[in-house]
Amino acid sequence: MAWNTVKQALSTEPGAQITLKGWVRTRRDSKAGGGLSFIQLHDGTCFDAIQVVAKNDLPNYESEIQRLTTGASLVATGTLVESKGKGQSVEMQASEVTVVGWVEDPDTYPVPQKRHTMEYLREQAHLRVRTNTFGAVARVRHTLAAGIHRFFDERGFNWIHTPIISTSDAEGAGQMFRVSTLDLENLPRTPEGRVDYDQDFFGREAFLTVSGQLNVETYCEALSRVYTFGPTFRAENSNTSRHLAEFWMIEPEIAFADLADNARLAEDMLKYLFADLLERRADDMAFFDQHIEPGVVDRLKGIIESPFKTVTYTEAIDILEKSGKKWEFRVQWGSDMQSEHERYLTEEHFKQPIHVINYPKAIKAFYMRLNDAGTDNAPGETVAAMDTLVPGIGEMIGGSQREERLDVLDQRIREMGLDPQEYWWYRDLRRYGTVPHAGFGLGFERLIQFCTGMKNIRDVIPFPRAPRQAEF
RNA sequence: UCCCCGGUAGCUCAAUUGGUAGAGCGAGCGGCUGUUAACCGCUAGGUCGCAGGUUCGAGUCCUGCUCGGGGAGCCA
Repeated sequence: MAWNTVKQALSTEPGAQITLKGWVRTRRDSKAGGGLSFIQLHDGTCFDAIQVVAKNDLPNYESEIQRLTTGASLVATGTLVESKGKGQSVEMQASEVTVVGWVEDPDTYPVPQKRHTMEYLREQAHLRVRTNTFGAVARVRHTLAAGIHRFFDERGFNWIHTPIISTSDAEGAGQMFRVSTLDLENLPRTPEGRVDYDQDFFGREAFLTVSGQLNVETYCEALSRVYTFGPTFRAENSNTSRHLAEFWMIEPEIAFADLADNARLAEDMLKYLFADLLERRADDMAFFDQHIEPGVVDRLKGIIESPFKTVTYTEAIDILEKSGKKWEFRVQWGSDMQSEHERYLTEEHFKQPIHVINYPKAIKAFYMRLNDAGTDNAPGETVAAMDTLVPGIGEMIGGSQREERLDVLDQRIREMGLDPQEYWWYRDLRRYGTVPHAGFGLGFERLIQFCTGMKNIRDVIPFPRAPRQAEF
């Protein structure tokens, strides 16, 4: 059966006969003209709700309409008219209102029309999307996801579905969740007394992936421009507003490319996404700007308009040392930058997103390309790594040019105490037609946080997974 | 995992030096109003996170546990 969305209705000329289906946000009654009710109806198709006016001549006015409460679902048919009241240009004059689903006890309905804390709503994850804030987050999340696919598609990238289950136990990005069908109460043992993974589902140890990068590199060296966009998993016991155990990551990989190409791609992508978001979801973004973080819209506009700044790690350390700031953690060439350092650089010193490139090799992963000696006049060896830092979030993107030289790669693997044999298929890429290539990883939820101003990452994913949190 | 802070009506919070609980919002009913963060009146609603302990007496003090928040580390 055909019906109209609230979004369509709000942009339709008065006079049209329409049918709307949705949920009641509020109901207000008036005694005027013998009695009428104003129902704010939303269906999630846009930020705004529409006002449905139901008069007392409807057969179920007293029996049903006057008993409607926040959260009830209904179908309303009527005429779109110019509103006689202030606050909206059009409204529906209902000729028929059918209640589809009641709220069984309005007194204990978890999300009545009142102010709620984010923490409380997090405990009502199945209902919180009915609120203005979480409806807006859901639409923005979708728009960014669709924008990502469109951005890459327009540039000839192929979306590669890298596996969720991984058998390499050292992708180098943190603790992994084990995937097993073994009976934990009765584990099979080897003669030496260790767990016998030969008898497990895959005949070996398996985990949920922490990154699709190694896999996607293989497709890069055949399709040239590829990316992954899917869930990744970290079993780190991290309890912060910026970490999830299950989060989505975007990882493009480009062949015949260096670190500068990589940085350009990251910048182009972010600018494209921000512009796309402001255009397609102006209504939701206006809400975030007004109620969640004043200034988000201008912040995104500012980024779209100005080129990103690139600084080397060595320069960044110099800036931090000369800042005159008292650091909780020592600033020293060779040490990884702490949150306070990253935030100072992007929020106070440069006041814009920046790429920090060429990090000391000791603090970065084995697959990052070793720079020539003397690069940046650095006091030690560096790799072609890149972190994109943004105000308010800190690190949003981490990437690198990959090491394409087999001998250098093998040496780096050994230096990290890893076994080259474990990476046999990854090494094959360097044995058969190797090419310079580069890529980066973008945490999708951090991107959403940045665009919306939402403070806690658990509020930008429908059902957050975090230590001791997997209720829904 | 570490450091701080908190857990009292459906929600957000009060409760003096320990003396058996209050408000606002929400909800229900009534009044008023083309209403829209409505307004006015009335009503209902609480094993004060859980388990011990101190005390004549514990929401209030002590211990353990648990849940939530902020920050840090790890990172995206």
